[in-house]
Amino acid sequence: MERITKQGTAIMKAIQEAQRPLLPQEIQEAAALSVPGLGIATVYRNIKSLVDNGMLTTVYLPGENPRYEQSHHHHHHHFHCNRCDKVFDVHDCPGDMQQLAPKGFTVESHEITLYGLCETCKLSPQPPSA
Amino acid sequence: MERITKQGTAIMKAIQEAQRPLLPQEIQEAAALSVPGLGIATVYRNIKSLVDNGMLTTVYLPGENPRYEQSHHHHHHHFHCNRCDKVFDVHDCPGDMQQLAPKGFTVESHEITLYGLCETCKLSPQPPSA
DNA sequence: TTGTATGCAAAGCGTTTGCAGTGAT
DNA sequence: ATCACTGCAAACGCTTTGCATACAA
Repeated sequence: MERITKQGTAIMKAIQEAQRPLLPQEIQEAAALSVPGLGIATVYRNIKSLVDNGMLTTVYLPGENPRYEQSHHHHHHHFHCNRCDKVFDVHDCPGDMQQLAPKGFTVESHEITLYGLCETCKLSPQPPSA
Repeated sequence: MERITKQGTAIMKAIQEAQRPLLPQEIQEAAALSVPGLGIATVYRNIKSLVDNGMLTTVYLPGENPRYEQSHHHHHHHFHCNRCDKVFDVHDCPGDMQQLAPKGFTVESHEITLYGLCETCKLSPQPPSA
């Protein structure tokens, strides 16, 4: 990203406003509101640049395609709502996990994913729409 | 799986002997030792049957393709070695994670993945070969 | 004007599926 | 002799890449 384009601007804006990790497809849909015809390849290329620059962080959840969020630069985990499938940040951590590892193994890092119902889904009795 | 075939037998045997989650490709390589020419489609079809029957459990790790292991029927987590990329079972769990979730969210389950060095890699000063 | 960024379409990669032939029962 | 299972190749979904054009600087 050496040049400022309306596509790149719309993509960054979409991610900033979401405040939660988004899938490339969700980014495209949101950014396309301001830039109709935005191509998915452009979304992927912009994501790659932003990740390389450290602006974005890739969020990998078990069995799911990668999502992207603004880099936080602090250790945190994620919560996946079982009803709406949205992912939220969890700004807390139980700490060291060395105790869980088998004897002789050294733990360098860990990832935790929580699953359940987000507040919105808990409050709405209806099944999801999207 | 209604009929017993040498392919199916070799696939199940490969998984049982591994004692750790394997990728479809690893299963093919191991099973092909006893059944040369074993097709990858056959591996996938057998895996699917075994998962449906409850014989196998799918192991999803963040950002990786699914692995398969014999069903354990007890809650456990996984350890991914940063050097050899093999995955091992962790038969321990820190327990309830409700405390980590944001206010208003309900935690129903969780997944934990540990990363570090397995015992073998810790003891061998050499970089990995496979 | 120059050359990066875009959009489209083709290519990649892992996984699934259609089909004709193989082989377990 | 059946018909489920297998191997091969085409199809799929997501992501990446090639290429000619558009547009930021």
